[in-house]
Amino acid sequence: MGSLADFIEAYLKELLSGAPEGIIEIRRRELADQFRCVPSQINYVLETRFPFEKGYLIESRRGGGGYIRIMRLDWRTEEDLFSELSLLIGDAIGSEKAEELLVRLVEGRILAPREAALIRGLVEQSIGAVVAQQQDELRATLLRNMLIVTLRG
Amino acid sequence: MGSLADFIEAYLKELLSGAPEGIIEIRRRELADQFRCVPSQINYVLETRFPFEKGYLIESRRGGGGYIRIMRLDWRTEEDLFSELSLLIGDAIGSEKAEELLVRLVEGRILAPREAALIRGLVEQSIGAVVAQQQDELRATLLRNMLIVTLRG
DNA sequence: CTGACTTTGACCTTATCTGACCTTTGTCTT
DNA sequence: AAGACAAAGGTCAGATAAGGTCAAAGTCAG
Repeated sequence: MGSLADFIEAYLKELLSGAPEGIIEIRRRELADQFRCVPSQINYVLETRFPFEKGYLIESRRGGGGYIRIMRLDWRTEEDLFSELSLLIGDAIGSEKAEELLVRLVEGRILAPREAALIRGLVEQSIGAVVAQQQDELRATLLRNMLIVTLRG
Repeated sequence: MGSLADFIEAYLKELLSGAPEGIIEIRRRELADQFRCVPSQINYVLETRFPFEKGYLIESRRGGGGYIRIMRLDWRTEEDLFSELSLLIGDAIGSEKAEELLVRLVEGRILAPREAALIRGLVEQSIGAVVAQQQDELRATLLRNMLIVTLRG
């Protein structure tokens, strides 16, 4: 235990925990030098350890004065809920299943009725933009993302 | 972290925010001296940070007594905002345009930086679910929906 | 020994900065 | 009035400085 990626992850999380806004900025090259690895290793860590689904947002800029910014979205609920949600939603979900899930979340007081309505509206409206074949996949992605941002502070 | 261009941009925006009409005038040579750079660097900043799409107009005059005037275009009423938003977003929007719009909304104090980051993340993340061809359309739909929801509180 | 996770490196795209050279405008001289 | 000169600003190509992508190679637990 303790791959290089783990160390870099730990280091970044350490920095994040000391950042008042939950936002840090790094320079890829510097960090790579610090850990004696190639720069793309940093991207690997970001992709695997700080993805959107785990509650992080990444922004970056190239060119002179470039940087990578990592933002942590704060939790309002426990992590278990999210992993279960991801599991329930999966890669694709039909509208009936999605509706069932939303109802259950409202009943379980996880979502306020208004929030559920909002999410339902957003998801179903946005789905019109895509051909039928892909609708279930898109619904899954949207639903998951919306729930994550709604349930996070 | 911040490139020279970032500093000049910040300085000009500072000036602009203190200008009652949202209009300032500078002299290229002076500003370049102030930041110890070549004059053309100023043009670079103007082109990249204050283009029309981001809500600015530039006027200038050469020769003795020359100047560069920067004007910020504001959204005066909520109606302006919404109609221009739907105009700007349209049926399809590429990621660069979407980004410009979000930045402009933040600068115009219409969106908080975190809200913009969240919307950006949500939209771009969700887009992965569909084929490239449809991405611009989906981006437009999502962006419009999210902005409407966010701005209506 | 196999599949998932890591690590690396070659190649790509984008942003910034500078300097040489060009155009426009104002002013002064004759 | 014409021409010369000075004082601005404009353009563009090239050098430099980041970060991104992707596939191949390495590693390790089961």
